[in-house]
Amino acid sequence: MSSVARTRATQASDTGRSARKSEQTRARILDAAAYVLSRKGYAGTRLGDIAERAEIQAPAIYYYFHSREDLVEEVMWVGIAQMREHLEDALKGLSADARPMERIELAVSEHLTHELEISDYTTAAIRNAGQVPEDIKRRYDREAKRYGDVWHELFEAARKAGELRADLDPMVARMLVMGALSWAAEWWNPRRESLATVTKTAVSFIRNGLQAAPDVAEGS
Amino acid sequence: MSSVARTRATQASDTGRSARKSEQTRARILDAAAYVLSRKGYAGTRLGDIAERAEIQAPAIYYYFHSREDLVEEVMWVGIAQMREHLEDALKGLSADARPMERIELAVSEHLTHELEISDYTTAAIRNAGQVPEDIKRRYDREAKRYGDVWHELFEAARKAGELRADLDPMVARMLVMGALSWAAEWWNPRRESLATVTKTAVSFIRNGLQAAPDVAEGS
DNA sequence: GTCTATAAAATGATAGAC
DNA sequence: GTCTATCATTTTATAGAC
Repeated sequence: MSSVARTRATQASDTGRSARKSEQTRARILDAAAYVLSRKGYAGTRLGDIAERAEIQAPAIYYYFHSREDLVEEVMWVGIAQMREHLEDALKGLSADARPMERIELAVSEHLTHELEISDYTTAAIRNAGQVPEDIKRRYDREAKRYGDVWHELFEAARKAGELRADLDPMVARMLVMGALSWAAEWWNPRRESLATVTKTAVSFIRNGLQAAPDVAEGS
Repeated sequence: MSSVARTRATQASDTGRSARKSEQTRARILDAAAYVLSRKGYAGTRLGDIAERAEIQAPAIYYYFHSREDLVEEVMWVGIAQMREHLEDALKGLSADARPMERIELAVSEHLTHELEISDYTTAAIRNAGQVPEDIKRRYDREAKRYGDVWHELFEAARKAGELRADLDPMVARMLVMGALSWAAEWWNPRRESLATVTKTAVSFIRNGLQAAPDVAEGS
């Protein structure tokens, strides 16, 4: 659907002159690859299927990507990298005196919104992270760790502020939260429940699950 | 590691005489297939790799399974079927007057314990559910639905008893919980945190996330 | 930039010996 | 029950025309 992958797709041209169409084709290939990768898996991703969806012939892919591996690597990478950028931008928008739990709530809602918007990239990464070759995995893991670090800081701040219940192992709690969120792309059906319903329920469930105080009275 | 898959592995013999060794070989192939499938994905699962791990030659697989597809289908199927059996057995062990939330707590803990014990089958199913061919997916979905139904009833009972917070969409809350649990097999490292730490944190996080009353005072 | 033609490599499945 | 030998098919990647 949407043509994501601006992040790196841009470096295709060196002149910066009129590479518009070229960039578009590159982005179309990347989107097609995410689509196929999420549905067929790493080993099942055929260049022919990607080409068909991108409406080109398979060998044309080699004009934009050095190899099948390179293309897959970029799909895995770009999804999570953009997720982190999106989250960091959103957090910057919060007022400086926002409480740690407020920041976590925003992160939950922003993660879900973005994830479900680029769901092909999300499910491609989720389903294939444990199946891609070492080279690809290394680069993906590095990026996934950067994203995990953002969440780690959110949880650390909450813990220090005494907003995390004491009987929770912070690391385990964080992984449970991230799992609940990541998994949403696997089951969410927009025709069954709205995105708003999903985020509202997730925010409430997670806040109450983590929160030390049962229900602090503070409206404004 | 463990040789799971007794469920169907048993129907291999019709005489029931001395099929012990045969059953063992069949179970070894199934375990090996779960191992490879979880790491290489559906399309990347080579009969040669399965055979190597099962310590036989590839063509021997055809003595026990009609095709590569049949073998994969059984791996996908047996993991979730056993998970449901395990959960139903555990729930039967609860006293009849257990409160709905107590039943959910037991389900959380039993799901995690069993899932992490047969993690090859679990990750194989999770990672490949969206990637296998239609035939396999149909049968898997039917079994997954049966498992989901067990959880659905647990949540329905809690809702009717007023133990679920009103601002939660029950369906969404259930999927968030199941996602958090399913995902555990992807990140859990027994050398980093004990299984007890994981289940304890998960039970607490989920109970507080779902529970209507902030903290009802009732010890015994 | 994109296509057609093709070379080279890998794998599922069967045949048939033991 | 399990193995060796083999066929048919599929797919990545390159060469080279346009």
